[in-house]
Parts: sequence; C-alpha cells; structure tokens
Amino acid sequence: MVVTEATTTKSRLLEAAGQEFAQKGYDAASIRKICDRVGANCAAVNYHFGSKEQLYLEALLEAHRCGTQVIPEEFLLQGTPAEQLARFIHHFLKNVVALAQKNTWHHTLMLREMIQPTVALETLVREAIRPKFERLLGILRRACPDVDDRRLHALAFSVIGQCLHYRTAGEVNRRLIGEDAYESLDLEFLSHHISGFCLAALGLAPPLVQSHTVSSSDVKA
Amino acid sequence: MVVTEATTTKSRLLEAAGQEFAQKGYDAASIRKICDRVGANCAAVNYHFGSKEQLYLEALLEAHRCGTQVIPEEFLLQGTPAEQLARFIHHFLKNVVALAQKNTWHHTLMLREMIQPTVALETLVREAIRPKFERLLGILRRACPDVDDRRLHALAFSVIGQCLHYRTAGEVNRRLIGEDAYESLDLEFLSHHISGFCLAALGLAPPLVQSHTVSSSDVKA
Amino acid sequence: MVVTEATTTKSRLLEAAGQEFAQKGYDAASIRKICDRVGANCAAVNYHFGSKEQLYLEALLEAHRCGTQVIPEEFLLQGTPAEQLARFIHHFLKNVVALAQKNTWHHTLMLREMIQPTVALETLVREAIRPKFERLLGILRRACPDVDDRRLHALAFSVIGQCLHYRTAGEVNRRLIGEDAYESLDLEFLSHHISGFCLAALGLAPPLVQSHTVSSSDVKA
Amino acid sequence: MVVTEATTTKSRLLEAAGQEFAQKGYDAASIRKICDRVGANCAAVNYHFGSKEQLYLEALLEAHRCGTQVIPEEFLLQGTPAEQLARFIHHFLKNVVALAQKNTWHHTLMLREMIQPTVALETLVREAIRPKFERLLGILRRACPDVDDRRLHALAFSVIGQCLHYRTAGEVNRRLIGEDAYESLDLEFLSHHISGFCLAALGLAPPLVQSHTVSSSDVKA
DNA sequence: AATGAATGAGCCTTCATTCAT
DNA sequence: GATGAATGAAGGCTCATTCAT
Repeated sequence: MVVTEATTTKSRLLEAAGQEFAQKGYDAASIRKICDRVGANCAAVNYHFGSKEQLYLEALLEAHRCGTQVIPEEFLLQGTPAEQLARFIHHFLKNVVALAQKNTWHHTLMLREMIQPTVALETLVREAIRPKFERLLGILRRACPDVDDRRLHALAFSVIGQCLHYRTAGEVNRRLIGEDAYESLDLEFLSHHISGFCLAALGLAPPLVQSHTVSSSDVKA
Repeated sequence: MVVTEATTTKSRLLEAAGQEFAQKGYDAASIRKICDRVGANCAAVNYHFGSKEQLYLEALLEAHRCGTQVIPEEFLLQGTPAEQLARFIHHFLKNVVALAQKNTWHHTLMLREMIQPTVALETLVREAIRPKFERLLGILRRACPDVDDRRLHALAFSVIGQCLHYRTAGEVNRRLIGEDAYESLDLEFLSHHISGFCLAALGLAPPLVQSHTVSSSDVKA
Repeated sequence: MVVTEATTTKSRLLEAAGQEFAQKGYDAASIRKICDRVGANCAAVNYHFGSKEQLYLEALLEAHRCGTQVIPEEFLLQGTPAEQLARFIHHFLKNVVALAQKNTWHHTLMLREMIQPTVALETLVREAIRPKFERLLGILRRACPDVDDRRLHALAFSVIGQCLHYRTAGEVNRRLIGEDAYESLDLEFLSHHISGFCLAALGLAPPLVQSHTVSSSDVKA
Repeated sequence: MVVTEATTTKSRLLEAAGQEFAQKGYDAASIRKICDRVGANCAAVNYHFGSKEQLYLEALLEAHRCGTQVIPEEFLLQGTPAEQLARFIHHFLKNVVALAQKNTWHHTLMLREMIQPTVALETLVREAIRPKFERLLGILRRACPDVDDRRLHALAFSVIGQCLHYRTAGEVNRRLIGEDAYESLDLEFLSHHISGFCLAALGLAPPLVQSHTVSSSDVKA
C-alpha cells in the first residue's frame, strides 16, 4: 500500500487519539482537537471509526498491541525462579512504569482503563494483561511450588502492586518525599529494591535490611 | 427557607457532588445532575460554591475530612514495631480498600485525585496523606533503625503499593483471577498476607512461603 | 439625619451605579457588581430601587442634578454677545468635555443616554439639557437678531457639535492624529479655537486663518 | 445544503448580526436571536465566526466595507479647495448622517464603535476612518496653507463634529427643538449651513449671518 | 474517500429577581 | 431596614454527530 503522507490518515488519527485520551481522559478529550492535530476534518473520526467510543476502543487496542510487543520472549525464562522474578520485575518496571518520561501514550492509556474501566477492559485484560499475569504466576508457582492459588494470587498482586504504585501514585509520591528524593528512586534502585523485597518475603534471599530484632513472636501469623 | 430535609442545601449538594465526581470523574460529572439529585436549581452550585472547580475542591476536602477522622490515634503505636506495622496495614486496607463496596465516595474521590492530579492535590497531600505517610515512616524507622532515607521511602512505597493495588486495579484483578477467587481475598486474608510479606522482607518474621531452594522449616503457609 | 457610614447605603449604591453604568453601559453593568462595590447584598438594589431600570433612571437623574449645579449663573450673561458665546463655549468644554480625566461619571452617563436613548431621555432633556440649550439660543439670538429659527437651531448645533465631538469621538480622534498631538489640544486651545471658529462664521470676529484666496465665488451659496 | 435563499447562511448571519448589534449594542444583542432571525441553529455563529466577539468584528468590517465603497473617488477633488470642502461636507452628511432613517445598520454600527470602543476600533480607524480623515486634512491644507498641524486638526474636528452631531445627538436634538423643526433641517439645508459656517470661519466666504456688531453688507442669510 | 456545513443537546456560568426571615 | 438563600431564564460556547456532496 502506498502512503502519500507519513502514514494513512486513519493511523495518524489513532496516534493522535491515543495521545489525547492518555493525556486528558476519555471525557475531557475532544475529537475535534484530535482531528485538528492531524489536519483532518472534524468529521473524520466518525467517518473512519464510527464514533468517539469506537475510536477510544481502537486506541486502547493499539496501545496494547504496541505495548506488548516489546516483551522479551524466552529470555525471561532463563535461570532460577528467583532470577526470573527479578528479571520480570525489572522489565515490568522498565516498560510500564519508567516509561513515563517517554512520550509513549500506550501504557498511560492502559493504566487509565485499568483504574476507570469501560467495556473495553474485558478485551484489554484478555489480550494484553492476562498473558503477562500468567507468566508471573508461572514464575511464582515455580518459586513456591507448595502454595495454593489464593496465596499465589496475593503474591502476584504484591509484586505488581509495588511496581505499579510508582505509576498510579507518582505525583503523590513526588510531593510526599520531595522532588529530589523521588528522582533518586531510579529504575536501577527500585528494580533491586522490589526484587529484594519480594525474594526476601519468599525466603529466596536474605532479608532486605538488618532489623534490630528477629523473633518469630513479632508476628501473629 | 425551612430546612425540611436532614441537612442544608449546601451540604446536600456537597454530598451529591462527592458521589457524582467519584463515580464519573470531574469532566463527565455535570453540575446540573448534581443539583437535580438534591432537588435544587441548576444555579445552586454556583451560588453556594462559585464554580464547578470550587465544588470539586470542597468535595475533595470533605472527602479527606471524613476519611481521616476514622484513624485510631494512639492505638496504632502500641507493641513492637512489627506489630505496629501489621496494625497499620490492617487499618489502611480496611479504610482505603475494603470500603470500595460501600457507597462511600470519599476514598474513591481521593484516589482519583491521586491518579489524575489537579491543583487540589497539593492540599490533599499536605493535610490528608502526609500525616499518615509520616506515621508509616516512623514505624518503619523504628523497625529498621539503620536504614537510609532512600531505602526507607522505597519500603514505605512497597507497603502502600501492595495495599492500594486492590483499589486502583480492583476491576482488573477481579477479571484476572475470576469473581469468586477475588472475593475470597477478604480483608482478613489480605491483611495477614501483606503484613507477613512485608515483615518477612524486613527480617522481622520468617518467610511467607516454603520455597524450594530454602530449607523447609517453621513457616505455616 | 445621622449617617452611620460615610453616607447612607442607598446613596452609596447610587454613586456606584453611576460609575458602573457610565463605564460599561446599561446592559453590561451588573447590579451584583454594584452591590459588591458598596459591600451590600445583591438584593439591595431591588430593595432600595425596585429594579435595575429604576436604578439606572435614578442614577441618570442624579447625574443631571450634580452635573447642572456647576453652571455659573448670571456670570455668563456679562459683556457682548460675542463674549458671552466665547464664555459659554469655554464652560461647556470645561464641564462636559474636559472632565473626562476626572472620575466624575455624571456627564459620561448623560452622554450615553443622549446617544442611546431610553425612556429617561425625555426627562433628561427637559430638566438638564434644555435649560442650557435655551441659554445658548438666547446668546445666539442676541448675536444674530435677524436670523430665523431654523438657522438659529443649526447655529446652536454647530456650536455644540464642535464641542461634544471631543467627547463622543475622543478615542477615534486620539488614534487619528496620535496620542501626543491629541493631548496638545487642551482646554485652553480648543476653547479659543472653537470660539474663534464660530465668531468668525457669524461675522463677529475676523476669520480664523489667513486663507490664500477670499473670493465670494468660492462658495456656491 | 442547497442555497435556497438569496445568499449563504454566513452572509445572512452577518447581515442579521449587523442589524442586531446596531440596534441593541454588543452586550444586549444575543447570538441566539441573530441565528433565529435567519432560521439557523444557535451554534451557527460559533461555527462560522468562532465567537460573538469575532462576529461583531466582522460585522464592523462589513459595515466599513459597505459604508466606504460609496465614496466618489476623484470627483471630490475638483474645483477650488472651498468647493472641495463643501462637497466633502455634503457627502459626509449624506452618507453618515442622512442614512439614519434608512434601515442600513452600517453607519450606526461604526458610530457605536467610535463612542464605545472595543479592540476593533484600531482596525476600523485604520481602514475606514483615517482615509477619509486624511482626505479632509488634504482639503483643509490646501485651503489654509499656512496653518500648523495643531490648528489643522482642530479645524478638521470642527468640520466633522458639526456633521456627526446630527447623528450622535439626533434624538436629543429632535426633542430640543421639536419634531417638525428638526425634520426641516434636511440634508440640503444642513449641507449648505455647515459649508457656509466653515468657509466663513476660514475666510473663504462671507460670514453666515448678518450680525449686529458688523456692518451689514452682502451676505444672503 | 473525504469534507464543509449545519445541527441539537448539553455544558458552565451569570443574570435580575423574589421571598422568608 | 436589610439580607441570605434560592430560582428560572438566558447567556455564550463546545460537543459529538449527521448529511449532502
């Protein structure tokens, strides 16, 4: 297919829509602004996508398509389960969280959908999120073979929750501890921290910090 | 005007606004609908609050006011640091997370603001979030006296991130593991799980699960 | 009458209304802003004056009351008709036109009413404008005894038109010839100019300027 | 859409806007009413013109376009300076003043802008008013070659002021001297009167009237 | 394939006014 | 004598959408 401009109008609309939706949210985004951005008529969205809602849905699917192709395939499964978990955390942080500075709207959009679901969430979960989640479950299952599903799920959420928190609550975190302190929490450090935190919790590594007392009576399990 | 209803028009507006904003977000919420809900004229919001933005801000402050007065004061500081942390997690989960099913809009609204900040975030952080955060930092500092600030912050975020994840990503989680499985993750279980996870990571309790690369010992999983 | 504040609320409202109406015009003026200015409730106008229209009317009458008391009484009628006319022009310019820099709203308001009449114009003309106009007619009649009424009226309008032009078209004039040039047209100069212009036209003074040719054939009368 | 009416929707909107603005002023005019007048949707103005302010500005420019194209070009510059001035006054009166009774809104709108300027005044002065003003200055300069700029400006304003007065203060004038007397001041008479008044002042014609302090001579009043 | 014109619904806001106190 | 509360109407404007071309 020959493209006259940089790309086809439809795909440029999709790109602009992704940025706009990611930046302002579904309601505050305006299809006229999106069309203006790519120099198209304000009826272009309805012509190409049928409606604002359909445009949003396709932008979301595009986000998942572009956001998931960066996953390293078999590379993740090398080494011990502990190494696999550390690697998973590193890549999750890198891709989903640390991407904030890049102007890729893909993860931002998916995150928005997670927090404020629409009908598109079902598809998103099925096609983009579950595969990664299953991979994490696999790693955890190998790391802790004797654990039941309930615990397994909780473990997975503990891993993911720690990572995502830097994305969902980034602005709050920044204000809580100050700009400089927050910037010092770079990918390198956080990756090690969360890996260490989780592995220690699973008994796959020594405790993260030297605590002043370690007696089993501290915790009523 | 005789106050026939339970409260004044202004406070009823605030309540309705909180629900509407929490449910639909700032942009999608309409002040006309809010006024309709309480049987007031559509100009009532502008009369009592000046603008939609001011109304939002006041609803947010109200949310923080109602959401933070339930904090148990000195009760949190009893026992060992490990016990304090466990108690903190329990209350945090209970207040912030488990309230999702109740129709209190307060925490939903605050969460929205955290994720998609407006100018109101500054105030919210200062008055509602930082006090709790400092309390957590205190507990962690007592639990790990030899830790520097960077690690301390990361630890705090690990604790909070695990808890908040059930709120921010609740709908995704539910779809990932199924309705029933997600419901089984009740307050009781999650509270113990996260406490155990964190205390083990800090070396204040044995590892959460019996891992295959570690000598099976004393942990009741 | 004892006044608690500077003056009574009603009179302060009138003063504020005069300023607001003069500055913005009837439609753009807002009774709420007027009430705010004097620290009164927004219902105060309706309480004291009945309606916005009534307030405007009373402000207009107040304007005429204050604007006409500055007329020098018998002083104007001394000397020859030519001297009287010059004196009339001087005072007219001084009071009605040159007052722009002072913050007296009175003449501005009356001017507005002249240009965009409401029902109040009738009263204004009868009580404020006609007396002055009749005085001018008297002067002109004494200056030109053999003139019929039609010509007399046209003469009067020629005098007034020249003066008022600096008020009605002030902003245009300023832009036409530049800020500095317009400022150089001060009261002193304009008063002499218009007087000279009119007296020359009436044959009561030599022509204003030395023209290059004076032959009666120039004008087809 | 098939253009069933004589012109396009946009130009019909402009026409209606001109009438509405001229009649009621900027503030009191409503774009809804303007749209209703031409049978268009209330969003039509914003679609075609962007905003009420822009519509006003374009109406003003249209007014100037229609109001200035009637100027006779070289015809004005024939004959002596005195004849030129008389001809200028005649056309100025005819175009600007005598049109009041016709329902052309163009000059009314421009006058409104002169008296109560907005940001559009700058453009209006530059494109519509200054050219005419310069033409008048040219005539006066030729008539009075030895006059400095300050006097020249004052002379021009004296000419214009006398003419415009019948427009700006028309309603007041009518009430001052009565309906019949005012109607007798027709274009023919006023044109001669003002020409004679000005030319006499400039020494280009004998005084307008036979004054009692001047030797009765040759003037046919 | 794509667009310019136009629309109807809804937005937030401001208005002058009313009324019970 | 004066005001706070509340209202209905209208304001200008933006929206997503439609339709003939």
